Amino acid sequence: MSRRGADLALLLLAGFRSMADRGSEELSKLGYDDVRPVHDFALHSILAGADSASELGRAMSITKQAAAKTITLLEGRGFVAREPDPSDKRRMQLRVTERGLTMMREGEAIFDRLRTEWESQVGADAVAALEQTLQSYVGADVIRIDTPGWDARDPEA
Amino acid sequence: MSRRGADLALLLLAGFRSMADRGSEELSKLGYDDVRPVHDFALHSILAGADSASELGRAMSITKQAAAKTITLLEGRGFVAREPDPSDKRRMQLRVTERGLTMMREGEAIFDRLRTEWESQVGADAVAALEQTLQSYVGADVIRIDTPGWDARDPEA
DNA sequence: GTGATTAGACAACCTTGTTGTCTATTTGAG
DNA sequence: CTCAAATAGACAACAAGGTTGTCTAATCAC
Repeated sequence: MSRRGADLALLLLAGFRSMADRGSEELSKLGYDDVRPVHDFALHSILAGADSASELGRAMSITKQAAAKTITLLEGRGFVAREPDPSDKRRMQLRVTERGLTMMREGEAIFDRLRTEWESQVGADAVAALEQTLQSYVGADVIRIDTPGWDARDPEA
Repeated sequence: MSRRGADLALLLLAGFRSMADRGSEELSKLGYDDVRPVHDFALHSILAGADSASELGRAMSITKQAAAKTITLLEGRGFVAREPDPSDKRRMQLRVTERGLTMMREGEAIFDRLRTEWESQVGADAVAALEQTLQSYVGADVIRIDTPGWDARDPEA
């Protein structure tokens, strides 16, 4: 049986998992426990202007209820603060805290380092080509991180 | 802020999701509802010799309890049959049904077609290069899923 | 033969999602 | 201006795919 197409999909997943697991492990060494890609993605969206639960849901293409749960978690870890919006009494305005910004910066450094390590393994050209090939496939697709459980495992590997 | 490393991880995820979503959609058009990659992986592992819940768990590097849940679901959809093993009264022997085999074949055809479409977009060379670059990064991580009789490591240790 | 290992069932729980329902507030059409 | 519709967010129940932990029954090793 030909499995080339299915194996390719698997390979993409394995590539993401490898990076995400290694990155999460490095972050936990810095004291950021249970920080996962979805959290970084949410913080990024908030920084980009999605400063309420409903807006964050729209930005991440998830329901506002799911966004609210993520916000609760991020607030509990001190990465996000919520304050009543004086101009709209229904809203709770979101703000990324200093601690949140620091974590994001450290996480970015870690993932940049992982990418550099990959480059040194296979050459910068190969990584750049991979990015271009992938980019032309996914196009402008919104990245949805909505597969429950796919990243819930401990990065023990 | 440099986001090259983090963006690369997200790109890999988006690539997987694009393929998986398109593939699942095609499968659902053929009447296979809610078939996800994890189900295909499980069927593949069973075919490769993991013919009991505990063995399937080891093959997929998940707990036997998680494997049993997947088996229950696959049995409910008629892709897998369970029969008592006459040679070991503790075991329930797994078998991929005709319907399961048919679904796998149709799924493989779909994913092969997705891969071919991608090739026609960016060139066969680019896709082959991407596969090689990824393979050298993830190493044996992906082979683990497809290797029959994987017994080098016990996840329940 | 006996103690350790193994298979599988069952239950409780986690995470990241989903619907559905509800109240309070804001918006907008007439 | 008013009142219906839309929106924000809270709360609850549930799904999917995992995790521990506990338990019984069967098999294996010595």
